[in-house]
Amino acid sequence: MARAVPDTHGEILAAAARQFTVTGYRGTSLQDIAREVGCSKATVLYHFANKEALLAELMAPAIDVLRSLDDQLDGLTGAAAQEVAARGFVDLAVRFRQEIAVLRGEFPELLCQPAFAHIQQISDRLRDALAGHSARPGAQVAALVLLAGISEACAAFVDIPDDELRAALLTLARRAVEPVDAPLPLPPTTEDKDS
Amino acid sequence: MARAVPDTHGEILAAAARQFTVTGYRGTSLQDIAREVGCSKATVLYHFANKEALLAELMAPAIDVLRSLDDQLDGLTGAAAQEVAARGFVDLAVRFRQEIAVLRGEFPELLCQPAFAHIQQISDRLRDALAGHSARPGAQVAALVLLAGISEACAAFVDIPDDELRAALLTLARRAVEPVDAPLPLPPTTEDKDS
DNA sequence: TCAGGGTCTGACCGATCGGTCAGGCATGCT
DNA sequence: AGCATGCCTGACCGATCGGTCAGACCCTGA
Repeated sequence: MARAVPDTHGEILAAAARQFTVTGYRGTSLQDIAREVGCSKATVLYHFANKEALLAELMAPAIDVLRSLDDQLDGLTGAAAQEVAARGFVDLAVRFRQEIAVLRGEFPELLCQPAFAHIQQISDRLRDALAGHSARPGAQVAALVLLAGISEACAAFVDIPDDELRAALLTLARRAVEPVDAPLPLPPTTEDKDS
Repeated sequence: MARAVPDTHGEILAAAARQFTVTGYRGTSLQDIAREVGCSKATVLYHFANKEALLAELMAPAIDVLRSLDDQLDGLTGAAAQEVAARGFVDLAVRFRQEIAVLRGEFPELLCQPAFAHIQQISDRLRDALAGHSARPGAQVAALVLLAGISEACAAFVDIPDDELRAALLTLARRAVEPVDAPLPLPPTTEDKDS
């Protein structure tokens, strides 16, 4: 109980996270955050240099994990890259559900801010890995659908427990990823549809 | 060449569509649209009651198609519902790529506007159909991932030709949808309609 | 007792937003 | 000529945004 100190900094951070997930980054004003915390807008700007710095601090842990995933992907190819990318991103997305929800939709604009300059490249590499580094449009499309869809699902299904959501997403990802030229060919038995 | 009439209304609509796809609905001001058209902001508001009306007119065709898809889904169950939902939504998303890109991300907030009050229910039903009306979390998660991912992909892959993107998405959707316990093993009855 | 630093605030700023309004201008009808 | 109508505009409005600033209010250590 050494917490006689109010820890306004943390309260602002938590309130911002909640508001951002509901109304988005742009749609949330510093006034809104201050109101939820019960302080003045000036107090928010005393603890954080500006609105962007607030967002950056909120995202820092998730970005660290994303970056380490990017490192793990380095050098991997084919099905191995796909598996690591799928498992790593599903883990990340489920774990940082709230952060993902914050970025949701405002991704392109938010990436323009200097604090997130490199995220675009990382997510591009992640998509490429999930596509098994195949340039085929089908593979790239499938990878992007998965990345965007998983993000959205994590933000939407707030009531599903973490492990259940993770299992469902991982199963889906393995099923949906475009199979890269695998040594074991699909049995020709499957009735083929149109080419 | 009978176009001596400037057709300012249409030009505003086109400019708004372009701007919305790039900077989003909220991120685009009436001033921005007016500047691109080469008229004043007051002119924009002369042709459209307000900003929301502009968006509504922009979205009307896509919403009509979405509503007709919702009608087609009525009564279908299981794998049949999944197939119709997948093909219908992929068609819609590819055809209205620009409109999808406009809604991207701002979906939740935009839905709150009275002009789109019913869209949320329709998209919920669409998701349910894509899940084969199964309540299993895996099925619902897969359906939402697909809907959100397909939307994002259509907005992102602007350089891929329509039919190629449609084929890739449809293949992916059929592969990714959670297989529902099919009583009838995919009857070859439905002769593919292709126009 | 006083000084000083950390915390917090009300008042204020310039910019921008969506939207209003009175009026200008061209055209066509009577 | 006179008038009505459709199209368009500059000037303006209130609200809200992110951000600044001088100062008030603690608490602590000398």
